[in-house]
Amino acid sequence: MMDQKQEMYEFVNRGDEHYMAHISIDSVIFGFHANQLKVLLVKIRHDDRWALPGGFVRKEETMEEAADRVLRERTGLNNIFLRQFHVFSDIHRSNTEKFLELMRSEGIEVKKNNWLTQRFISVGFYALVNYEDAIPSSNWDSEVCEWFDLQNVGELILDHNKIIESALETMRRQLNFQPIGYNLLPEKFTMPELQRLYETILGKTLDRRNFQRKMLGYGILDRLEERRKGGAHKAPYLYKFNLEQYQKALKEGLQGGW
Amino acid sequence: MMDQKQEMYEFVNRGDEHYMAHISIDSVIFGFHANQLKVLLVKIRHDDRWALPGGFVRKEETMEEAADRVLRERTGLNNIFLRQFHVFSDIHRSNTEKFLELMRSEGIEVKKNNWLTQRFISVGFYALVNYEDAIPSSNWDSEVCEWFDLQNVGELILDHNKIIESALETMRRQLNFQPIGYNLLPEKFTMPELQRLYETILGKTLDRRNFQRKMLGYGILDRLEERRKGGAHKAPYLYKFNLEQYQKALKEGLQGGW
DNA sequence: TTATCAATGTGTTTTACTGACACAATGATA
DNA sequence: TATCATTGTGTCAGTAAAACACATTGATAA
Repeated sequence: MMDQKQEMYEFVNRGDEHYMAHISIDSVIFGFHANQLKVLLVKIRHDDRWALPGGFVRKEETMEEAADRVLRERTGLNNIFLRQFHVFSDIHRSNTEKFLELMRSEGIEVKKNNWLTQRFISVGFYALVNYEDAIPSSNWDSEVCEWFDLQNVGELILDHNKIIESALETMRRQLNFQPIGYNLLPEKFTMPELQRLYETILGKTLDRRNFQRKMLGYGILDRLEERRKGGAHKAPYLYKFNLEQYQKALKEGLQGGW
Repeated sequence: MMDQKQEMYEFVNRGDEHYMAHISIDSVIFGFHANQLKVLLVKIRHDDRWALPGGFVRKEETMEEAADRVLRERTGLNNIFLRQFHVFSDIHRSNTEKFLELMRSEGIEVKKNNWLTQRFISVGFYALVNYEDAIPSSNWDSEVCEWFDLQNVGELILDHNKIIESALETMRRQLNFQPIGYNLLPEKFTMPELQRLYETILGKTLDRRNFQRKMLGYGILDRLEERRKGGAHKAPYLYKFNLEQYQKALKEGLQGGW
């Protein structure tokens, strides 16, 4: 078994044997917990800042498979909702100087024209995971991996703030066409929880009563007999998505704007 | 001035000095004419089939700049509506054998590990052009370049049929958020023409009277005093987009579904 | 010259949906 | 046991959508 430094050396100096040059993926992994939309970030070594989990594309992988692999490595989850949404290809989006500095800090020699010092274009993906199920995990190229409140991500490296913004906008537009509620919420949830999710994604408040009427009108929710106990107030009903009806409704798009 | 064969030789054997390996763009260039949605295609040399206009990405270009350059080369048009919509990265989407066969036909020597024999992922773009203004032009790597009715493109090379389908679906989803009518129609147009455009994109017929009421309700059209003469029937009014109002309305999205 | 006819311009009616709002029920806490 | 924030349910007016009818126009054909 290789140690961490050797693993890094191999990747830096021989990665181009297995990975495609110039092409990377970055994933905005969303979760929802305590009425907050969360994003999974990783801490860069020798840098105060955080970054989106990302990775490179093996020569025998599609972009989707690469994104799926990165997601699995970071959350332990399989078969997760994952969609590409934009290609980021600004000329100066990579930062070769930072990379070389990091390698110096790690004591790793980098030869001229190393594949990682060249320009990378990155395909942005967004993933929707059940917060409870995900187990944030770091690896050899990141110190820490943890959830952040969306409003609280601070300044990230490179164009990663822009990528998150773009992912959020995509999700907003696709709210009526993708099973976003289903993938972000646990199996059972309350109507207020679903509403908070919608409000967070849309960035505006919605009328509680109209929201419920419209949601139930779609016929995609099954109300359970249980209620959520433990809150300081009236116990709300629990709901489940009726997956069959949900899928059917999404094909045409849920009708009406927010 | 290089002749055509020499130009091709240079591109094939030294293109990797100027272009990025593994990355290409393909553009679905839409036009609208005679109540038909059109797509611009190019004819492949030594092959019966047609293809989407595409190209490679210069080392100093963004994806958008590359797509813009290709569009300019094929239509003569500048400053055109152009949006990326999906990355196509299937492992076997390239066809190295076909490429080598083509090179043999042209009598061009291809060395082992030539950059063009490697895997390419392609970023799909769609463009909306004014049919009247575009001047379809071929170049050294394509025999012919011309418009096809969307329903009539036949079997294209590689995954290009799939790319068109994906572009059309994207356009359908973005109909209320992008100035699609403005970019596809000439400056002056009639309400029935606008309706045919919507119907073609959506793939369904719309009620004439409801369409007009809704369209005018947006306040994005100015009716002119002129009418379109020459038809066999009652002469319809001509309209223009009120660009200022249109842009403003698109920011929030045109309300209501189709 | 005039009747024809397909296509356009302009309504109306009915129904469904949205937005704004009011009040009763619940259940932990004080 | 009273309090109170939160949830469950209902109403009403205004708006938008779907379905539909009739008059107008202008080239074409009789």
